[in-house]
Amino acid sequence: MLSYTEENYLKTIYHLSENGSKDVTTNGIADAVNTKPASVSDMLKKLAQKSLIDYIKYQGVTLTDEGRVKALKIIRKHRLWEVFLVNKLSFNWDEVHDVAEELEHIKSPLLIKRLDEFLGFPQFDPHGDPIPTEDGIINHKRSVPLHQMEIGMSGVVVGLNETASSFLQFLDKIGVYIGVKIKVLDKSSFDHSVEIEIDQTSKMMISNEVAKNLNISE
Amino acid sequence: MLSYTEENYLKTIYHLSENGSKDVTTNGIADAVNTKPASVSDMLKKLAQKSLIDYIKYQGVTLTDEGRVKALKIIRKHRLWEVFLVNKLSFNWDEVHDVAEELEHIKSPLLIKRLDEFLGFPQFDPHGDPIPTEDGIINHKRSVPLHQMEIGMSGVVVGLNETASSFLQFLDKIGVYIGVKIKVLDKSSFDHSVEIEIDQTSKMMISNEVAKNLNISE
DNA sequence: AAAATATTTTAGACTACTCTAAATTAAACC
DNA sequence: GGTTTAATTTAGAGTAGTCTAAAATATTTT
Ligand SMILES: [Mn+2]
Ligand SMILES: [Mn+2]
Ligand SMILES: [Mn+2]
Ligand SMILES: [Mn+2]
Repeated sequence: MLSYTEENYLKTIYHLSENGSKDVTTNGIADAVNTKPASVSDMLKKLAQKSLIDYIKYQGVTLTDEGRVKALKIIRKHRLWEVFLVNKLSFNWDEVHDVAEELEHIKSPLLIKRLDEFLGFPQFDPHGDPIPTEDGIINHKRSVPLHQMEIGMSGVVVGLNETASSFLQFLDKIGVYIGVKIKVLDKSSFDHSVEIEIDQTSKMMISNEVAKNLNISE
Repeated sequence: MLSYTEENYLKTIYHLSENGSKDVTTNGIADAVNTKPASVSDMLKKLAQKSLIDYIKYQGVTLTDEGRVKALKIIRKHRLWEVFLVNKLSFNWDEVHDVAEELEHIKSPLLIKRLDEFLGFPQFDPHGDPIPTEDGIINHKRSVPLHQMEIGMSGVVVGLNETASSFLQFLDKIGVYIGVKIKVLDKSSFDHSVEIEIDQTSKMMISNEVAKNLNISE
C-alpha cells in the first residue's frame, strides 16, 4: 500500500519523464513536489527499495514497469475526478486541479469504476489530457505545439502544456478551448508571435509563449 | 487547519457524546479510533490546546462550540458523499461508509457547496441520519427505538443505531429500509423479540438486538 | 587536468502520530 | 476507610516525512 506522499512522488516522476526528454533529476523532483533535494534523496531510496523506480546514486531515476502502472492509476483517478468536477459540478477548468490533487488519493477501485461509468467512460480530461485505462494504457495523441505549425496550416486544439490558472483564464478570455479550430495566419519573425484565426471567426495575435503551450492535432 | 487525524478524533468525540448519555472517556475514544489510550491522551492535549475540546485530566472530554462546528462540518461532508455514492454511483448502503470516511477529509468548500447542489440539497443520508447545514445546524428527528414501542403502535423507519454491513445486509434481506412502515404485532416477554408487520404486508419476527437498532418515528 | 561550481547525498534534528511499559489517579469492593 | 482493580496519564522510543548544514560526487570552466 502506497502512502499519499509516495503516490505524489511517483506521479511526479512519471510526469517529469514524459515531458522533458532529459532524465529525471533529484532537484527536478524537489522542485515539482515542493520539498528540498535532501528529502527527495530519502524518498528515492524508499521507492527503489519497493522496486517502483530504478535508482543509482548521483544518476537519475526511471520508473519500473510496476512504478509506471502505479503512477498511471493515480493519473487516471486525477483526470476522472477533473471530468467529474467540470461536467457534473460545473467547475471551471482552472479550478479543478488542486481538488483533484486530493481526490486522486482516495483508495477504492469500486469508486473509480463507478465514477468512470457515471461519466460515460471519458477519454480525455478537461485539459485535453488522455485518461489512462484501468491497466495503465495511455493513448498519446499525436500533436504539435502551435508555434511549430506553418503559416496556412490549421488544426484542432487537443491539449495544453501548462495548467496555471492564469493561462487557462487567458484562454477562456480569447475563446480557446479543447476542440476549437485554429488556423495559422502569420508568424512574426521578430518576436515569434503568431497570428491565428479562432473558430473560423475571430483573429488574434498570440505570443510565442502562449503558442508553445497549445497542442494542435489533425 | 486540522489534520486528517485531528478531524477523525473530533468527529469521534462528537459521535460518542451524542449517542451514550454518559461522558466521553479516553478508553472510549481509543476504541472508536482504533488506537491505544496513551495515544488518545496525547491527542486530547493537542485538541485542548487548540481549544476544540474542554479537557481536564482524568475527567472526560467535551467539545467546545468551535470543536462542535468543526465536527459537524466533517459529518456533513461524510453524509453528502454517502448520498452521492448511493444516489449517483449506485453503491449499496452498506458499501459507502469506508469510502466516505476518506472523502470527508477533502478540503474544498466549493466542492461541498456544488455537491450539495448537485444532489438536490438532501436532508438525510442513506442511513436516515440528518445532514448538518453549512453552519453546523443539525436536525435531530424525534424517534424511538423499535423495542420500546407498544404492541399495536406503528411508524416509519427513520434511522439506525448500527451501521455494520452485516446489519444493513440483513435489513435488505427482510425488506427494511429508511422510510418503510412498521407495525408492532407482538412482543415476546421471554427473549424480548418483536413481531412486526413490514410495509403493511410481510410479517416477521426480529430479535431484540435488531429492534434496538431501528429508530421509528411518527 | 586542475579549480570552481553545481548537484546530490548523508548526518543529525524536528514534527505528527503511534506504541509499550511504568506511574498515577479514580472507582469498586469489602 | 483501606485495599484491590480499572482507567488514565507519563516516559521513552519508533516510523514517516521533512528540514538545514556538511560532505561527497559530478559537471563546467579555465
Ligand atoms: Mn496529489
Ligand atoms: Mn488535467
Ligand atoms: Mn475519516
Ligand atoms: Mn451514514
